[in-house]
Amino acid sequence: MYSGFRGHREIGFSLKNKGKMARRTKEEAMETRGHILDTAEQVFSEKGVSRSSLADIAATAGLTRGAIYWHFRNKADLFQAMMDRVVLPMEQMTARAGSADHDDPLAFVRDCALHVLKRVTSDKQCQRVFEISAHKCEYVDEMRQLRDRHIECRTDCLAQIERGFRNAAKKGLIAPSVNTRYAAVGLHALVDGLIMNWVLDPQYLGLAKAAAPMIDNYINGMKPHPAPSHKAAPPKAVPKRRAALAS
Amino acid sequence: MYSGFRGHREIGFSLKNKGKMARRTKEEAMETRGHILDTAEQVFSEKGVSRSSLADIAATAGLTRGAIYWHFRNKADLFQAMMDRVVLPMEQMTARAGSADHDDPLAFVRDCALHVLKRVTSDKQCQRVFEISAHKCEYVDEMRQLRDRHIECRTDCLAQIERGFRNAAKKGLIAPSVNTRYAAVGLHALVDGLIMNWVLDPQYLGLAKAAAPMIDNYINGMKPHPAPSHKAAPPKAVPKRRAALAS
DNA sequence: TAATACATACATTCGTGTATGTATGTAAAG
DNA sequence: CTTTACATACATACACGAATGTATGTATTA
Repeated sequence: MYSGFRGHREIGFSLKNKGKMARRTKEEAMETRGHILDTAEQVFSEKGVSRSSLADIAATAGLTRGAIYWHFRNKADLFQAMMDRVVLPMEQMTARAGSADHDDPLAFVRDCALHVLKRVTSDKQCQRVFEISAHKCEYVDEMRQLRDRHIECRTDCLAQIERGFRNAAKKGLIAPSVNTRYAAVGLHALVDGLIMNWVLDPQYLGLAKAAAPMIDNYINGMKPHPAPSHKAAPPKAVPKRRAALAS
Repeated sequence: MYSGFRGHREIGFSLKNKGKMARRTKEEAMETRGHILDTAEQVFSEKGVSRSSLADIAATAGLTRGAIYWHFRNKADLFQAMMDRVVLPMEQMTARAGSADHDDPLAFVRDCALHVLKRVTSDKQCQRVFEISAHKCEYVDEMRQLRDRHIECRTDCLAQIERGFRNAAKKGLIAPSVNTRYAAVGLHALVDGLIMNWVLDPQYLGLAKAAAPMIDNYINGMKPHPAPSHKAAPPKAVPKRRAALAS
């Protein structure tokens, strides 16, 4: 890397055509755009956003800055487009989370939390973008809108969770002593903290397997104690929804 | 700010003496050093680490880059010194957390978690440094050692928590079904997530008041259910340790 | 032929590191 | 008690690379 990069000459061949440069068809242009976004993801993840120059990204992509400036106005625009590929679908998912009132709101909230965690562990692109957003960029100036968006998204998310908890409380699924607001904030912080810590160093925890027992541990703590149902289970053991808890 | 800053001339008067510049006594020099660190904290917090130039910091401090380069080798060195003022005491606290085996290990872990949260909300400097570390810097290159240190600190912290939980399990203070490892990771993620989210926007939660009920909500979820003690409390209500949970 | 999809070249700004200047404190020598 | 010498604590000035934005060139393609 950086060999033969003297002065400010920009060299680069596109992936497919070598000699015959210039003008592709629209599909190829969109392919180039996606390739730039993929490369930006990679370079941002490796070097951090502020230390990644557009020349870095262009060179890694086998292009020149001209291509980037054609598709994006500047680095901030490129960054936002990169984030949108992951954040927009995420937000849509969150939006439809509180669509209908389910018969078991507690299980529904649980499934939502697990779904997000599973997504992060299984989707490489999602993982990289979360990593960048958490540890490889600074929430200032142009990126400040990302911060505002983050906060807005969190507010919505908290509202959905709390709503689910309140519904669960009405049905007697959780103990009346728990403050639904605090419980929602806590669950969100738990999931958020798990993601932030996992993307920081995925080796520290087998998150895919640990997710269910950990979320259950939290959710179960909110349930009314042995439940005034007909049968008192031996010492503990929650009715349904229980993954491997082997110690 | 930035008025009369043309070309690359560096102007600046120290806070106390105006005309007679140069050479102070050692105490005054150390005072200058601390002032630089305070200013760096402020500027980093406002503009982010990578977008803050040493000229920015010097100008804000009423000094020139010369002063900074006298006390610190470069920006990374200044940054690390700034972090150390907060992180070193933190690490010492964590280290002595698992000193002796307490009679109530669960309560001890609880108090540790609360202590950290209280500290963040009460200590402005701690709050700013956490904010910088979480949202205003990038964990790459020189800062990568900060990442490694963060991970190391987390590993120690997790070990202490898990140890406390295992001791509590031996004493029957928590249900035998809970996986102490996962429980420790969960508590850490909860506290970490709360801090990260709070420093991102302190208005979203009255953390000082919410801390205790939220931690209790988590800890109580681990306890053996109504406990096979003599008296079965009405519906719920945990024996001791319970702050305001009004809904 | 005109718009597209880039590559290339240029000008400018900004931040850093370092070299140097300078005045003060400090301590030993006289 | 001076004087001298040196280290300290900065301020100032300079040289350099790196990154950005834009203007321009060029070959396709529609």
